[in-house]
Amino acid sequence: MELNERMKTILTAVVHRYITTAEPVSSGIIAQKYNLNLSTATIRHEMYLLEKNDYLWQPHTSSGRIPTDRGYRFYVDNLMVKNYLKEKEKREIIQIYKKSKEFEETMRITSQLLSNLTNNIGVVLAPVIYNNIVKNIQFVSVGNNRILTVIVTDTGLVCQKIISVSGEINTDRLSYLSNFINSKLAEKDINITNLNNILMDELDKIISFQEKFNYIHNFLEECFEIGYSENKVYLDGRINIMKHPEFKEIDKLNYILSLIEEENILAATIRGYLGFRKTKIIIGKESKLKEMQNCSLVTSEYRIKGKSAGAIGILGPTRMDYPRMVSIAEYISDKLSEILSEF
Amino acid sequence: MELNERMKTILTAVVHRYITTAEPVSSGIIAQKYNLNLSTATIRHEMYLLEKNDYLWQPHTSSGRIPTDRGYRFYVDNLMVKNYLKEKEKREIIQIYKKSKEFEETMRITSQLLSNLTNNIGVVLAPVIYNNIVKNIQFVSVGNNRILTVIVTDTGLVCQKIISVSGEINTDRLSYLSNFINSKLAEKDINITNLNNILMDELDKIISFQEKFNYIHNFLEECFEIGYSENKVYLDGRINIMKHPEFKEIDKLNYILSLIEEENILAATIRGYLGFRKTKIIIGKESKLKEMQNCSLVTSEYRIKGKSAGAIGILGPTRMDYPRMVSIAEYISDKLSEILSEF
DNA sequence: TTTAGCACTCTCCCTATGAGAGTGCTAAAT
DNA sequence: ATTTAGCACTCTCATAGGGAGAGTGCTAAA
Repeated sequence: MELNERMKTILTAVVHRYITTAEPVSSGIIAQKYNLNLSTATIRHEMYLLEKNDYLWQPHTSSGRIPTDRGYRFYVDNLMVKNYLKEKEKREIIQIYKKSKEFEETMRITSQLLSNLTNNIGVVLAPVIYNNIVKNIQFVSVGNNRILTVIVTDTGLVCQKIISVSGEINTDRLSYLSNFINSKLAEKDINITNLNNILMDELDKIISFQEKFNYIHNFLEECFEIGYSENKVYLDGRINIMKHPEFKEIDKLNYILSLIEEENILAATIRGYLGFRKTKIIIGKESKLKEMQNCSLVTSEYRIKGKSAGAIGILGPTRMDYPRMVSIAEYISDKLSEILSEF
Repeated sequence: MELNERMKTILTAVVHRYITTAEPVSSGIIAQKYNLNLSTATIRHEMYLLEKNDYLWQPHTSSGRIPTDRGYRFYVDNLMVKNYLKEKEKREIIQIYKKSKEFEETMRITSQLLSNLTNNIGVVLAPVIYNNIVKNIQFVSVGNNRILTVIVTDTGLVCQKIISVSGEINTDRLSYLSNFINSKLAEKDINITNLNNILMDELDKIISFQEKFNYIHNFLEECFEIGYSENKVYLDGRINIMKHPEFKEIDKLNYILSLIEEENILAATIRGYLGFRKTKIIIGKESKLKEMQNCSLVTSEYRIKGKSAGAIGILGPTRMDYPRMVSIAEYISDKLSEILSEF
């Protein structure tokens, strides 16, 4: 069924009203607060039709209406008007970002910003690096048979990992290795994902007659695992969700808290929605995760030097101010892209 | 007032019973489950005295008794019997630790172990390094005018920080710097706290006529800030606390959740209790933090190569199984000390 | 000093009741 | 053909009352 203009207006009104009050919306309130010049009876009738088509629902027979997931979806796709941030807010955000010169801190600040601006949970996925081209590899001996491997990629990201080796690797051999590797890197664009295979092949050719230490193999294999490791998640604003009336009941709170506890699951979910469009909105049951039934997630991708790197997310109740969430997500992800590209 | 033996027995019984059931303990239950060969009336009388002395309290006139903070404190100091872990549990813990070869992962595993074993919140403070002696400093150029500074300490800890420099620092100059610094380090034991001052003095002597680049100063100052930075906190088991009936009411949950949200505050609190005794127990209002009113905290120090390094903590409701919490905290901190000393 | 007995208190659960909010439906008005 | 006024109906929520049950405090007897 196609919604007529009046139904769209009423659906929009219900969504807006419900987002601000968290109470079921009655026909009377709509007639009173949104000047549609219609009687409550007429509005009631339209609401009845909207309910029949699964855009609205009632908690009980004689109560007002609440948008369904489908109602929110229709609103988000067809009715909502972007609500750009005020200049003042933008300036404040820039100001806060200026405090940080470090990568880690920038990530932390981003998740804090998200949670503070939205009163929801802010999530930031650290940049993925497996598609980055390796510019440079260096080895630093840090004692006790441990080597710190430092990989620098084309987008300027630095990955570090400490590797324990069984035997002793002396400095000469390490610098020989790093010179060799870096000379190979200069010849072609190797990304972190296939770094391992390509370099191993090359190494095999020379190591076979140069020296027979197996542990160099193992050592390098460990080094190059860097790219595969799960990426860090920065999460802030857990208490924010307790402010929302929908989580007053301990069971619903439990659901969302268990979602947050398992940061990896949340991260994988967000990562799963990456690509295609910059910003995505996942509403309630649209997610396969049962813990997300009562939640919506707004994600937005960020880029480093034009290359897709990671994503930020806003997690809150389905009853969220979508226009504002989207504006914030997009503004923050743009700013983050800029900042990380400058590093 | 001095407690007589019978009062101690009854207090112990009340604590044990309340810890397992979370319900006010009646005189009847004590008479029935703990064979004291006393009538309920006698027990009732003793409980009345215990209440008068603030070891027990009643939620309302005609209900059973609950231990007060003071009651728990007396129990913990005088009555409780350590409850060592079973060999099987110890083996499982060792098994889990074996999976990890990395520092970060070891920390994460520790907080997970704490939360899983105790059904409470597990906290691990990363080692502090300001009192460590600096063995070695190395600089790695990572492009875009950024230098990765790596400091290795006597206890084998590795601190890293990426510094942005305004001008370009070439490789020769960097290696000159690091050679110079490391030669100075070899002469005396310098810990991270006074690293800055001592080295700056030395540098001033030579830099003044060698070269006049101010940014080297700034650069080094930034490098040596590593030691002062707040230490990381690893936290696990947030949902665990929702299982406890004392947090069924959303307000009390709010308190403790806000405590967890501010990891730094929790970390500072734990750090404040460090020293003197290996293991400490803080019960309810004994803490100055109002968020901790309904919680207890068990902390235990760990060491790296004999040197006090950090602490682990268990955070849960005041109604916790103290003997078990203490045993777990001590066992885990010992194991962690061993593992980190081997790194 | 300990205990049996009993009145008393408080919670918890169930039920009833009435007010209030909001709907669905129908018949009249536009 | 739409829209609206009117009204009966439904459901929630807050309040009060009453009875059962748990547990205490007190007193007098053992």
